[in-house]
Amino acid sequence: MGRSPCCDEVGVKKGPWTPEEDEKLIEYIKKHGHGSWRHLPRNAGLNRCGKSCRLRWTNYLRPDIKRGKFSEEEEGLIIHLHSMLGNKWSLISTKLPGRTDNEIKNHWNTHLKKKLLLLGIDPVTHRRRADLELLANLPNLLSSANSSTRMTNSWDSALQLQADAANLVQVQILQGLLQVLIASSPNSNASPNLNMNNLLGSSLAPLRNITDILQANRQLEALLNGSFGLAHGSIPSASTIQMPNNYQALPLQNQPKMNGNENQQFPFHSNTPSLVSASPENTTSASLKQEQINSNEISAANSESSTPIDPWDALNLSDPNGADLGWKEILEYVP
DNA sequence: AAGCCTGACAACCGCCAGGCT
DNA sequence: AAGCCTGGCGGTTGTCAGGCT
Repeated sequence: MGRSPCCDEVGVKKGPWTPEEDEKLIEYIKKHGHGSWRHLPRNAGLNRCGKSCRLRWTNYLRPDIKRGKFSEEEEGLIIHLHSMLGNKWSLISTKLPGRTDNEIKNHWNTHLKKKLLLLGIDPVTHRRRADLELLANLPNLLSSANSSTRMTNSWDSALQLQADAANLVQVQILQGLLQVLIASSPNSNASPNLNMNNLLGSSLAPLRNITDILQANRQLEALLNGSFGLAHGSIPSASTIQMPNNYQALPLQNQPKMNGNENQQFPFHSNTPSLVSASPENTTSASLKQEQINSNEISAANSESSTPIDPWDALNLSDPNGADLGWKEILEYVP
């Protein structure tokens, strides 16, 4: 049995609140408290449903709400907490005084998600994006395809051949897709061959560091957006992206060895949290999450005396001079 | 100048959990 | 125990301002 919605009354006003309505709501709550939200509108002389009044109050009119731009520390904390909790905005908001869950949710959706995507990080899993995974694996795939011709006739090699064939098909599909996109791009005369070489050339020369990954990813995104020629001018090239002096590429965990080339590195994996097994949506109960936060997680993000067991310690959110590349530093490279 | 597009954010909607009767 | 009420939550949509063509 579903309950009747509180806002289905005919003639109840919806949409943006006027200053007069705000004034009425503030005055009423100042005098009487909100009490029952359901009955508040009638008592306060508002032609709104109670739910609308509650949202307006909690998300906008409450006196303790901090408005304005999010600081770097707040952004870092949001990313940190989101990696552990997923889209539990109300829980996240309890750790950012003065910020509402709605405000944090909006900021995530409009700013932080895009920043992470630009950095090649999946905002859901906080891990490398799958498309970058494919790009980073291109040299591996091509190399394995070459070496597969020297295989013996064992079952293992037969299976390897089958896997290699599948990989090669993937590569060919990707190349074909890119060629079609370049050919159909309105800016396709903007040195498409050069750009294609830049991108696919990376499949021959290993993607060694953050700048390679970023450039490859941005070129791919620009191609997929059908605006490569234009974007080529606006996207910073690998050489224009300055890394911090203390930047050091970190080994990629769980990454297969690249045919004896031990220099295959990607910085994000080690620097991004591994607390989430798959999707944050799969995290455990709210109480457990709260316990996680309340344990040393928050202080770990903001204190140098935190225990080193948390991978997020590497983020060093409160220490811009820290030895590791943290979110603050990473975010500086994103427009 | 006008129309279109995009980004930011306020507001709404539907669902759920917990308390009450 | 079952049904209802209320508040809370997360996802989605609507609105509007500013930039672009």
